[in-house]
Amino acid sequence: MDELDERALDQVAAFFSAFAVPTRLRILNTLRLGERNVGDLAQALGTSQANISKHLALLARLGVIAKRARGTSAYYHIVDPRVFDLCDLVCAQVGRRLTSEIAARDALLRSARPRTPRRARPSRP
Amino acid sequence: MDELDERALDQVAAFFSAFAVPTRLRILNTLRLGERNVGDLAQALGTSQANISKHLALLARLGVIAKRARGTSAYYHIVDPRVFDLCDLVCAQVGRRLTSEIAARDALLRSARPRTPRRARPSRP
DNA sequence: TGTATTTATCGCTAAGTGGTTATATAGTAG
DNA sequence: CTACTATATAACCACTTAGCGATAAATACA
Repeated sequence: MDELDERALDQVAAFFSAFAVPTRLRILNTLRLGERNVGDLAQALGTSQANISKHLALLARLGVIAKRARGTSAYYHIVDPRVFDLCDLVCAQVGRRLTSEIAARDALLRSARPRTPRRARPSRP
Repeated sequence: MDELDERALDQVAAFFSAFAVPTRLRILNTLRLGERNVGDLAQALGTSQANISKHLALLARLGVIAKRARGTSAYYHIVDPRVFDLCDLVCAQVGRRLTSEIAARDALLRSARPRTPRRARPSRP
């Protein structure tokens, strides 16, 4: 059971790491619009074909996307759109974090300039 | 806007990478039970105190956990339990993947032994 | 005061990986 | 068959990082 737990933990970590790379997030975000082949993705994301191919292979190995060979081209598509629930959750978390960060920075600035809550600005001549 | 998008993407990727390491998943899983200090976590997870401290600092920097200093000890706790929704989603994905993998392996075995859908087993004497 | 305890940080190493270029493979068109 | 196109893979580099031990810093306790 400890052994199994270890395996499962590695699997979960691997799944998370699939989403831990900006390029892969961009790939998934593009595939959200529909099936794309390797070359188009490479051009769209501004990186090499080899790089895209490697990332696609990894995502396919994890079962996040699937390949459909058509002639010499390989079209990839999202297998289970539930993966976007993941991204939405994280985006929400990041969003909250950013707003709280801004609030904190704001409070800091306010406390640095402690006095005179600035009534009206003098009008420009 | 492209610049902002890039920043946001990095943030999201960083958030995912926080969960992409088995040790950090174990930390979060332990903190799920309640507040813990560094030494206890190190002992519970069987790793060095320095390692745990580093992981905790990272998770705290991302806003996933928070520190409460008490004497010379530092107690950490989950900030927003919604992070476990994330883990549950991924665990479900991994679970589905494992079952489909088993099914595929099963089908492979069945096709390797192609004939005789094996009616009844001879009864044991 | 000094001693013990707890945590944070530094320096380091080994391993993993995202990116590149170059090459191999496999379809397609002529 | 040859040339071309699209993808996958290999070799490599640069960088990050998970882990360790050692040490510093801070607090509690005698």
